[in-house]
Amino acid sequence: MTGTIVEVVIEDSDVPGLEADRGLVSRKSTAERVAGVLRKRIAEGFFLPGGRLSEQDIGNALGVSRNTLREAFRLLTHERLLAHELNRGVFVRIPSIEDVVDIYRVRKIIECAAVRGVTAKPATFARIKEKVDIGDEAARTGNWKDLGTANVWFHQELAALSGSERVNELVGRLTAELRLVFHIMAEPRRFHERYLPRNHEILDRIEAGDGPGAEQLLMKYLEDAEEQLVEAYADRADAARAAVAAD
Amino acid sequence: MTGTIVEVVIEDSDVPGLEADRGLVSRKSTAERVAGVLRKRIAEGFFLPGGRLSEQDIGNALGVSRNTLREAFRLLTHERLLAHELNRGVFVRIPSIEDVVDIYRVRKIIECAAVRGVTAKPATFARIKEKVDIGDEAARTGNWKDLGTANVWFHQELAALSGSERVNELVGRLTAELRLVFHIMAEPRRFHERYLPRNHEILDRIEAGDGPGAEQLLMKYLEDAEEQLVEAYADRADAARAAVAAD
DNA sequence: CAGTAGGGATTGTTGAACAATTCCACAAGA
DNA sequence: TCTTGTGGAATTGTTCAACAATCCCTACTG
Repeated sequence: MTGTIVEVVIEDSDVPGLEADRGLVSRKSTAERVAGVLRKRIAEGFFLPGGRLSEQDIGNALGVSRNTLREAFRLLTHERLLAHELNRGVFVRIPSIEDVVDIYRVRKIIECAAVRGVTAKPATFARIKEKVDIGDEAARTGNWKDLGTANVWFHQELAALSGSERVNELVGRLTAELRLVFHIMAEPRRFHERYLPRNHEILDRIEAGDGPGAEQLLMKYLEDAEEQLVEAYADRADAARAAVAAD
Repeated sequence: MTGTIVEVVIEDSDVPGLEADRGLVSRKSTAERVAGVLRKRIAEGFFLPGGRLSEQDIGNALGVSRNTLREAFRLLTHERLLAHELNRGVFVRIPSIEDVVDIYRVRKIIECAAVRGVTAKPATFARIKEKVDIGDEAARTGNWKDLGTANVWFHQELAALSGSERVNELVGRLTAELRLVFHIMAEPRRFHERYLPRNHEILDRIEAGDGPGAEQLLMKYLEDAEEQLVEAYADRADAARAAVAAD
């Protein structure tokens, strides 16, 4: 035990700005890591809405015990990504029309409030512009999947203007839930593409420090998106449910 | 097996308004019931902020296995009522000042948006008035505990004006978290009492269909409450942490 | 007095076991 | 044909016991 030892000295009293990294240091439990894997798989459509997640199969595949896996399931159920039916197991959730409407109801409240409050803080806006540019680039190269995620990020940045940790978390969950909706829809590509110009308009207002103006545009944006989504979604969700039942 | 049998015929295709009762049929798992018990205990102050919840002790006391109990812990951790430290166990959370500020930031967004949208729907307002009256009665009889809960209910009803399931859930969690704050504070009685007249003012505006007016009052209300709370809370939270550390 | 090496207690995770429930196919009856 | 039991197989719900990993505290050493 006399090998080379790299000694790391950390001053215990005054290390400014380091406490924020505490979260990065803290290891995560197995259940949380498993939940992370499943969350990603659900987001990318590997597990489709309505599909059942078998404890045995997934437990074996991931090499974790049933108990640990069940803890992960609980986590995702709480995020509304999975639906838990007693003695039947967990299923990837199929959001209902009411869910879609409610999601947009909350988005209108949250995002509009965040945007309304802007005056002139150039620092924050760079992140928003970045997301708009990514969306443009994705549309130009025809990369529809990236376009969708860029659009999601754009709205998350808008919500982040509120500067609230809880708002960020809430919006993160709402968008994850929306992904389920998009997986059921037929053609998400065209859906997102329509709104690219409006992203620019909103960004312009924000950069001009015109909060209320941006809010007005954003509200119309969300109302239109919701209407279009509900229309296209109505029979799709039923079809998905029927497909699962028939399978 | 030839006793009286009450035969209930259910048409499989067209049973209007029955699907809504689906939730009532579904029983709850043990973990959820355990979480319910713990949630109530935390709310009423049986488990104080900073206290550790031993898996062994509570598992024995409630007669459930460690695995089931751990599932319940996860649930409450996700609601920010418990804090989970790896290999150290779960503790009743001690909200920080930043948490208090952030909670009020979200409350301002949510509650003000809900109130702003009112025009004139007398049906809904009865529930709000009910809560105000309960608060008055509690103050008159000197029942300070009921006064606090009545006040919480009042605000939950305000948020419910948004008509969003997700908003209701979010506000429910925020108020549960606020209860932790109140448990740390010295004198919650006087804190709530000060705001009773303002409840009436806000209710008046709502009943008059004056959404923006009510919003203005509510925003001031929340700003004042936050300021007072932060001021009174600053050293209290540290004291609670120190007390736990010393214990 | 600082640092460190045990040792006890608690949590993290697994595997197995059994009970409870659901699902599915098939037979029986109207 | 359609509905209604009735088995058994499969899956989930829950508990238990065991061990590894980690933390906390004490006592020892320099």
